[in-house]
Amino acid sequence: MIKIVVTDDHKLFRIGLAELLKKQKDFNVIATFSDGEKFLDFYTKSQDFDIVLLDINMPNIDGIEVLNKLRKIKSSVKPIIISMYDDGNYIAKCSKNGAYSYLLKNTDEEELIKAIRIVAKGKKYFSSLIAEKMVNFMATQSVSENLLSNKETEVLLLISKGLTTKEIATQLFVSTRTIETHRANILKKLEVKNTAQLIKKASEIKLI
Amino acid sequence: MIKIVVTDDHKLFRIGLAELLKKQKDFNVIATFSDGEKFLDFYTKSQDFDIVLLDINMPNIDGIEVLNKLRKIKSSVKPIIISMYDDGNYIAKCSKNGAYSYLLKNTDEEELIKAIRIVAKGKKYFSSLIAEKMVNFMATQSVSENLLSNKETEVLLLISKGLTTKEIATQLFVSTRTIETHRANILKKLEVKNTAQLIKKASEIKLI
DNA sequence: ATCTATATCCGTATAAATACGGATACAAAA
DNA sequence: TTTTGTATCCGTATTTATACGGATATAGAT
Repeated sequence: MIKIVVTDDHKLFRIGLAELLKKQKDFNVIATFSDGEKFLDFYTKSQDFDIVLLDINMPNIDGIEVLNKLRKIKSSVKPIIISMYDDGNYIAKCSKNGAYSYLLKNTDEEELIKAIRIVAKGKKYFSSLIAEKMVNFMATQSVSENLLSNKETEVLLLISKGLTTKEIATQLFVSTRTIETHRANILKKLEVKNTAQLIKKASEIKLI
Repeated sequence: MIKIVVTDDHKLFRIGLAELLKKQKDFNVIATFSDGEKFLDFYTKSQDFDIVLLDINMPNIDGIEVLNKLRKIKSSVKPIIISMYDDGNYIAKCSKNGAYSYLLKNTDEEELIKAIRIVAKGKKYFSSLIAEKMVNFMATQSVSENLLSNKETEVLLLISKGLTTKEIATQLFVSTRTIETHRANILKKLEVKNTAQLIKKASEIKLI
């Protein structure tokens, strides 16, 4: 029996997905969550499952952060990313952070089930399309991955959500000057001169 | 028996949704399609269904265009929009173009089923949250085909290129106050509060 | 053991954006 | 014809962002 947890902020999607998976006799969807934070809360209480299906774009704690945390604590739970974006940067990032598979939201049922069975056995599964995107990306611009520090990425995300420097500072429990410095460094690294260009560039290279 | 067609470009979503709906004895999901064009192709051959669940953002022909076409030919098929965006403009536009309901992708199963049953009887269904967003939007803005005026679009493009208000004013041979007013109006129309959110939203809804 | 990157903090100053007001001219739509 | 939307302009005030300068502590890499 393969025990599965689903985490996606779109309720209709995650319960639909759970419904799909339930059709497999040896699959057991034990819980679903609307964001990474709720999932991690659950995880601290119970690690009795094999696979977590994770969306990338979620409120509070996103899929990539979840991957990170699971990797850091050397969790035995195997994460599978289900994203709507077939972007090389995303794929590479997820793979690097310990994802066992990367599926698109428009893959079909058979591939999803196949991926889950493969991952449950401890093997990784990346379709040829996804693997190709990842390789292409890493060949050309592996630099962009560690362009920004973790903290800078965190700040960038909050900027993109429309928070002001002051609001970000409050939320991260640091002074506004610290955030201002982060902003300045982010602008410098992305070679832009203001917020508008920053957000545009960041979405172009799928940093947000 | 309520006959339903599902149209959404994310296969996992639409088959998951179909699976959910199949649990209702009196629901019959007769077909699913990946975009508006494929759905309309099918529609020309068969109109033997009651409800179509439509995503907005789809390749080729999007949900709003489908609404338009169905309305123009006075189709008896009742369209329900299922979108990830709770945007006032989207909601108002869909309502204006004949949607019987507007649901978010994170509504729950019960509400989806309730909406379908209500719509099947020929009534419209908009949750209080959605109705409120629509009313708020319509109170302040008129629902135009083009959300932004030509001038506003021009200004938005220059903002996204990183020009400051002063630079834009110089380039367009008008005063900075004029550009400031345009900026304020753009923010209002897109329901955002600052440049960061503006650029993010504008790229999300493909305005830039 | 030393160097480097990161994360944190501070001061001073200016530029820019946002939030309130309000107004006029013109063209298009109702 | 009246109303509505667009484009233009203005004042005042506050809040944010950006640009300089410089500093310390720590962890990781060489």
